[in-house]
Formats: sequence, C-alpha cells, structure tokens
Amino acid sequence: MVDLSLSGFFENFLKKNPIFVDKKALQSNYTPGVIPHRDDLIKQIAGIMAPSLRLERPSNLFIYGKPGTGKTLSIKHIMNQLLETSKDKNIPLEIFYLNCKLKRVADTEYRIIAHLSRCLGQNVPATGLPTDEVYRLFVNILEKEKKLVILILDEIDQLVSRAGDEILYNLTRLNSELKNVDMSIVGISNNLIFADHLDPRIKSSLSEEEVVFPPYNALQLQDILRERAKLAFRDNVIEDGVIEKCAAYAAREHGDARRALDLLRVAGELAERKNKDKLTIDFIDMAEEKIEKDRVLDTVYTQPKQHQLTLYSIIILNNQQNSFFTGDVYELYKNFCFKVGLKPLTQRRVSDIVAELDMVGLINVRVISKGRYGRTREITLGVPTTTVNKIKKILEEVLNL
DNA sequence: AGGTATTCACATGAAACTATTCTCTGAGTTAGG
DNA sequence: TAACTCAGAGAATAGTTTCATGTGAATACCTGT
Repeated sequence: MVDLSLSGFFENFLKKNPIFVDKKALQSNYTPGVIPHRDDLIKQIAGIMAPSLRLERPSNLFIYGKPGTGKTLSIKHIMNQLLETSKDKNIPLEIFYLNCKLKRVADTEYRIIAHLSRCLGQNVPATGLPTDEVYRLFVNILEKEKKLVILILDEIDQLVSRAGDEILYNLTRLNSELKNVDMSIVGISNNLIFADHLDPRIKSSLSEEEVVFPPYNALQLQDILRERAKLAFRDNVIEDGVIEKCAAYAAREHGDARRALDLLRVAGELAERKNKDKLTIDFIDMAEEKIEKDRVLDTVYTQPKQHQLTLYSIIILNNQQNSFFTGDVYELYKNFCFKVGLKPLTQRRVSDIVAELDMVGLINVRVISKGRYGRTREITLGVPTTTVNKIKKILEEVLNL
C-alpha cells in the first residue's frame, strides 16, 4: 500500500507544472551575466587593474562593503575579463583568488602560501614544514618566469583577526624582494572599519587605492531579483508584490542581495512543496522564518560539545530566572559536566565561550557593572522561544542528558 | 551633604602549555643479487 | 646493496590553562559644615 501511494506521489510531482525552471540562478554560487547597478564601481576597479595588461604593476587595492553588496561577484567578473584579454594578447598575467574565511584552506599565513604554491603546481604538505621554507618554495616557483601576479584576498578581515597582520606585511615585503615578478594585492573586507586597527605601514602600502561598495537600496534589489527570477521561475508564477516584499526585507538588513535571493529561493521551494503553482506573498514570511530557524539550529548543531553544554546551561537558567550572569552559568555548567562525564573547562575559557555564543547570535550579552557586586556579563537568549525548545531538545539528544 | 577610596566578580590580554597531525631524516632490517 | 620500516625530531595548529592586569559603579569611609 505504501509504495503504491508513494509512486503516485512521485508521478504527481513530475506531472505538475514546476515552479522553477532553473533554480541555480538563485543559488549563491551562481554567476550572472550582468551585474546591475555596479557599472561605475566595476569601471573604477577595471581602471585600477588595467595597467596589468601593459605589465605594469597595478596599485594595491582595498575593497570595502557589507555582505551581499556584490564585491566578490564584481571582482570575479573583472578577473575573468582580465584573464581573457591577457590570454588573447599573450600577457603573462596570473590572478589568484583566495577566500580567507575558508577554514583549513586559507586562514593562516602558512596555508595561504602553501595554497598559492599548490596553484602553481608545487606540492606542499599541510603541515611539517617551517613557514619560511614554504615561502622559499613559493618564491622559487614564482620566480621561474617573468610575470605579473594579482593576489585577491577575500574576507581579508577574517584572516587578520585570526592570524594577525604580519602576514600582510610579509606579503607586501615579499613583493619588493621578487625580481622577476610583480605582485599586487587586492583585499576585500566586509568590515568597514577593519583597516583602522591595522599597522599604519601596512595600511598605507596595502590601500593605495580604495573602493567602497555601498549597500543596495530596495529598488536596486528589486531589479536584481527580477533579473534572476526571470531565469529561475516559470513565467507568471510570481504574484504581484512578492519581489517588492523580498527586496524590502533584505533592504532592512543592510541591503544584502544574497539574502534577498535566498529568501526568494526558499519561498519558491516552500510553494513547490505545498503543490502551489503560484508564489504568493505569505511564502516570503514563511521563508524568512524558515531560513532563520535553519540557521540557528545548524549553528547549535555544529558547536563543539563544551559550547553546547554552556548553551544548555544558559537555556536552563533562562527558564528559571529572568536575569543571570557568567558566574551562574559557570556553576551550572560545571554540574552538567559532572553529570555528562566531561572535564570542566576553566572559568576563563567558559567566559570566552559565552562571548563566542554571543558572536554567532545564539545569545545576547551585555557587560554590566553591578557596582560593589562586581562586573560581569548579563546574558539573555537571542532566539525566539519556540526555537529555544527545539534547541533544548537537540542539545539533550546530542549530549544525552 | 559631598567627596574619595574600596571592593567585588568578573572582563580582557598575553603567554605558555598540550595534543594532534604531518614531514623529514637517519638507523636498523630485510630481501634479492 | 637497494628497498623498506620505524622511531624520533621538528613544525603548524587548535584549544586550553595560567598568570596578570583592567574596570565600572555601588558601597564604605571620611571630611568639613
């Protein structure tokens, strides 16, 4: 009986008119043919990069902009164009794009150099070599022939916060040591004030040129969404007002185009799952809720055990009293450690964990001074109550409490 | 009353330590000539 | 003698611990009126 109904289900699924034509167009790794509302910026950057085609070293460039403002997309676009032209004209130009956020790929000095060497065909072990040895290997293989290298470091702020700014210093210095090769560096940062606490020497040499990507406004977001929706959805699927609402939601969150596209895609998926052949406005709200919930549950799930236990203690405390502090959390946390058979960490560490949980947005934290009674963090949960219960369940399961 | 000093309970920083993963090297072992 | 095995040294890295210093305001303690 079961398989009968199921095969019917699948048949139905295939028979009905799909909402999507090409869902890829809404996914975050999709590279569109046109990048709306970024012409000026792209031209500006292209102008800065252009000397590379004459084998002159372009100025180092720094690009700022909030997430989802088209930085990466634009620079990749320019990069492809440059490479194409250089190939046509036989210009020895190489461009490396590195996303420094990627864990275990490009988030330390060693790894960046090792990765670059690998791109050049030099096999470098993941560990075991001294860093300067890796530098030597890199320089050796790089200097084999005369050429121009452009190094694009995406999310460079992550790199610096993780590994310090000596890397950048070394890279700029490396450039002056290279004989055969000219290298210029393009740094991309989500953080607008990132460069402020950089060593001034590094800052001045690195940001010879600066470009800022402003957030999209709601109208621009609408254009982007329409463009992509045309590719992704079947004609006449989207009800009036859907695009507008989607754009409005995302514009509220500092004009993040990626978010807007996600919202539209998830809304589409929800509509499809409900067997609807129209994408109506209320799916946007549902999508918003679902995205947020998925994000939260996913972060909870991927936290290390100690973090999970800390979070669990916070949830329990939150149920018992309406205001509590680091010390309370630590006491309860120790209890749970004992119950679960985990070795408790020091208060110092737990204090950092609390800060980390705040960073990922699971909790909200405020440093307050209670005068005579010390200075501590006041902790509140940063997720809606319905989700909290779900989190609690997950944690109890994962930690088998 | 008004002003200053204390004091609490952590926050925040820096350095040192630990465990793990990995390479490289050279000594010892083995198999084949 | 060449090929192989294996232990030990040395590196990078993530996650902690240890030690040290910082901090904001409620309270305790003065002081002169």
